[in-house]
Parts: sequence; C-alpha cells; structure tokens
Amino acid sequence: MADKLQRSDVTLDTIVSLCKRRGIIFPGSDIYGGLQGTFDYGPVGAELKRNVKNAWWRSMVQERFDIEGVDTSLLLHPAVWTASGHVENFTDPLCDSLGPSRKRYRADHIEETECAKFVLVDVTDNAAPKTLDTEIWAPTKKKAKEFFQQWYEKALGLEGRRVKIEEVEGSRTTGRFSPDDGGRLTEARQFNLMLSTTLGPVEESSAKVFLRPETAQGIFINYENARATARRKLPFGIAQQGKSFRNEITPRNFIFRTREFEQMEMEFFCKPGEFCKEGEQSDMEWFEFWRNERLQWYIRYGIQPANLRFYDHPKEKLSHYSRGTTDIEYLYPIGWQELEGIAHRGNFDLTQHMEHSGKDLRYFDPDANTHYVPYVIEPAAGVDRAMLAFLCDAYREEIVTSGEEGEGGKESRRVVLGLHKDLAPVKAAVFPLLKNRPELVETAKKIAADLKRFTNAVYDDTAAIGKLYRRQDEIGTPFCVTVDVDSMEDQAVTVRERDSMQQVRIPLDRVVAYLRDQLQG
RNA sequence: GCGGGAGUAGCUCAGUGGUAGAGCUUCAGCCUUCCAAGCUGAAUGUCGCGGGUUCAAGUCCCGUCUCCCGCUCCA
Repeated sequence: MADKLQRSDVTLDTIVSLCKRRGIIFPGSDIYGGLQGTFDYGPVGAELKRNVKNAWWRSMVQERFDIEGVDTSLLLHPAVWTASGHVENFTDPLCDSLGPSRKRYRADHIEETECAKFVLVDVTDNAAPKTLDTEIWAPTKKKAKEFFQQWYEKALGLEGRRVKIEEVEGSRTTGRFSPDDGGRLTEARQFNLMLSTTLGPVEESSAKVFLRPETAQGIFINYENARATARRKLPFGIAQQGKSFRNEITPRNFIFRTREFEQMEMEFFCKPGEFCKEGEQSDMEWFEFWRNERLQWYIRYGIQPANLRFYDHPKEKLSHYSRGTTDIEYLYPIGWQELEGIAHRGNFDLTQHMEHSGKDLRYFDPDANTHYVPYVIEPAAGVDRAMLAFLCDAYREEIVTSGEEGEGGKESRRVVLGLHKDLAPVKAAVFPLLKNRPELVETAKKIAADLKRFTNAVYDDTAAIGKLYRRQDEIGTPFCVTVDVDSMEDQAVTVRERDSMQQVRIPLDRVVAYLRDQLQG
C-alpha cells in the first residue's frame, strides 16, 4: 500500500513545519519576533513532552526497586558550583583571528606552532616597492602564500597587483596563530556557560546566583538526606527531571540545542569495585548495565535500533568530572548527534561537596566494615532531544489509495506519526460519520466523555471522515472511533487503528474497555 | 561574535517603484453511509521592526531583530 519515505528524506524543516502546524512546538516569544534558543510547547507538544517524561519516570523510578525520585531547586547555593567545578571548568576560552577570516576559536584547541612573520611588499611599481601594514604568521613561506591567496589578496584589494611575500628576519617564534589565515589571535576571553541572576530586592547589594546548568548537583547535595530518609543501602539511585540553563554560544537546530532545556537525570550510587564481594556488581558493571538499559529504553518506546548507536568518549575529551562517558547517539536529520550521555562520575562530586561543605558524605559499608565515598553512574538524558528523536523516528509519509478494491482508486498522501501509544499526545479520537444526525453526534460525544475519564481523548466533527482521520494521523493518535448510522441499529462502532488503517466493529458498551485494553497492553 | 542565505495570510510561496495576491489550511452553511470529496460563503496581513530617499516603497538605502547554513558547543 504505502511507499515509505526514506529516512534520509525527512528533513528537520519537515519536522519543524509539522510541529508548528499541529501545535506541537512554537518558536519562543513568537509574537515579539522570537528569542534565540527558546521554544514553547503547544497543546499537542505539551502532552507529548509529558508522556516522554512519564515514560522515563516509569522506567527509571516506578518499575524499579532501587531508585528514588526527587525534585530539587533550580537555584542553588553559589558554593555548589564552585565545588562541582562548573565555575572553573564550565567555560570556553574564546579568541578571534585578527586576520581577514575573522574566525573564532576555542583558545585551548589551538596548538602552539613555530611561525615566522611575513610581510607583503607591493612591487607593481618596480621603482617604488611599498611594504604593506599587514602581517601573516606561518611556519613556511609556502603556507604564507596560501594564506595570502585565500584571504588577504581579496580582503586588501590586491588582485592583479604584484605582491612579494617576505619573511621578517628574526621574527621566528613559537606561539598561537590562526591556522586559517595566519592572523594574530585576540586574547582569550572566558565565556562561562552558566546563566546567572541575582537574589535580593536591591540588585547592587544582592547575591549573584547561577541557574543550574545540570540537575545533577541538586541530587548530590541531597544525597545524604535522600539516602537516610529512604533507608537505602548501596547500590541505589536518585532520579530527577527538571529544567536546566546554559548560555550556549550558538543555540541551533530547532530544539536540539537550546538555552533552556529539560533534563532527565539519574545518579546511581554504587560500591567501588575494590569493595565489592564475590557476586556483587562493581561500578564498571553498573556502568555497562546503564548503558544498555538506556539504549533499550529508546527501543522500547519505538526508536528503530538502526538509528541508535554508542559513542565512547576518548579519554582526553572527558569532562572534568568523568572517568568514562558513553553517548547514546541518534541519527537525526542533521546527522548522528548525542541523545543521552552515560557518565561514570567516580566519586568526584560527593568528594568535592564533602570538602567544600565540611559534611561527611561517606557511606558506611556494614559488610566491609569501612567508610568510603560511593561511585556514581549517571545516565543523563535531554527531554527535548528525546522528543525530537521520537518525532523524527515516528514521522512518515505514505501514499494511500482510496476507493473499493483498487478500481479507480484515488491516490493521496498521508502524514503519520507512528508514535508509541504511550507517547501519543491523544490516545483516541471519536467522530460521528455524519454531523447532521443528532443521535450520532450525541453518541460520539458520550463515548469521548467516557474515554476522557481515563485518558486523553478528543471529539471532532468539523470535517469529512477522511480528513478527520488524517488530522489524527499527523499527531499520532493510535485509535479513532466512528459512530455511523448502523451504530443505532447494531449498537456497535468502528475502531480504526492508525498504522494499519484496519477497522474493527466493537459493541458500544464494550468500546471503552476495548480501548483501555489496547492502550495499556 | 565572523562569513553566507532568508524574513509577505496559520502553512508553502508569487509579487523587481504605482490599488497586497494564489494554492493549501481554518471557520460557517448545504451536502455526504468510513480515509484530505463537492458546492456556497467567510476570516486572516501595520509585507520582521525602526528610520531614510521618493509625488509614490513589499520593492531602493541605512540600522536593528529573528531564523537557516558554516566555525564552536553538547542534554
């Protein structure tokens, strides 16, 4: 029946357009021209987002015996971020080339190289050579010439003129220069990725505080409170969902990188390997466990396994707190990108908070009869990134042939979000086949009301039946119920399934129970 | 921040100095016995925002904001 659209044909624009059209996601502050790096979730998107979060909470907290949930403050004591290393490390030193490329670099990504200074001499007029006030830093004259041809010739308007490139004697030195145009670099400026605000009525005298760049620290500083009150022994986890803020240099790619975003993080506290007895899972084994567990979660909720993969961070690229990090990457329309990070944070965070707060956060292990600081495995997922992945993976366009048994069937396009039923924003829609028959309308409304008592259902009669189905397909509604003229006779209705478009006849008095079974199964 | 591209109806876009348009969507009515049907009618725009040139600006100029692509970043 349907020619499925290739994965590579789904562009981000297609998803953005659908999101706006169907009330899933809008640009933030839209009527004021937008605010970079912010997005608002609409009527349908709010349901989808809630469902994603609930699915995570269900897997990570509800279905497990070893994880507790918390909900901590967005504003934390400034000392938290000193202890966590974010004040010091959560910064990018940036510098710009003073050459014509004007390129910007991470200062720590530029390697020191031995270069000499080259100057340009305009010898178009042989009798009066003119030395230009421009310097190019390059390891060789050949390289300097390349830079000249790529950037300087045009920038300085020297096309068609004869220019000699001369090395300045004794200028050879080791330093950092733009690898693109040989220009000097500006001083590195520290760009901290944390957003801040002030607490207190008078701004000048009030305290500067940071908006959290990750939810994890709220968990670490509550570790002992949560452990003691939940009467937990190792290993156990603490989970949290909530907003985080990062002053990203360049928010980009729809909701993939935004300045305000929502995280789903779990800190799993476990015994360091050396304290484990025979048969106990070590920290590295838990790391392995959570890598796979989190991958399976995405598959469970409908992501095609072929669109998921692991990426192990090489040691030299690890964050300041990490002993090992694996990303779960998803094949977005923009390419393979991080969906979730699973980090082995060692005992970095608790140790830091012990030192800075003066509180003892060690764990007393009755089996080993000793104190130690637990190790932490952290699966950290982005709600918005997960939503985007679910949307991209669920999106498909099909050519549908209407009409009976293929004779003179008319072809049309249908857009379907094949979302997992737990994620679908609307679970069921109820229609009267004909809206000018009061008894059909009344029955349909009654069914919708009954469904609404346990799930999100809608009633709609503002179009022909085909259009009503397609509207629901676009937002991934798994089931549609249609009340027709026969319903009055046989006391039954048609239930149409989204993906197969198959219809089954269900007695009126059983339709709610039927859908409840289908949706929970 | 730098370079390139773009902002006109809810969406996709046309409109190259002279009365703001089309298709789709949305809404209402009629009709319609299950997959975007048909007919009739309607709504919606300070042409991203601000300034300038001109008798006249969506169109030309300046500024500014936002979006997209690249450098950088990561949940």
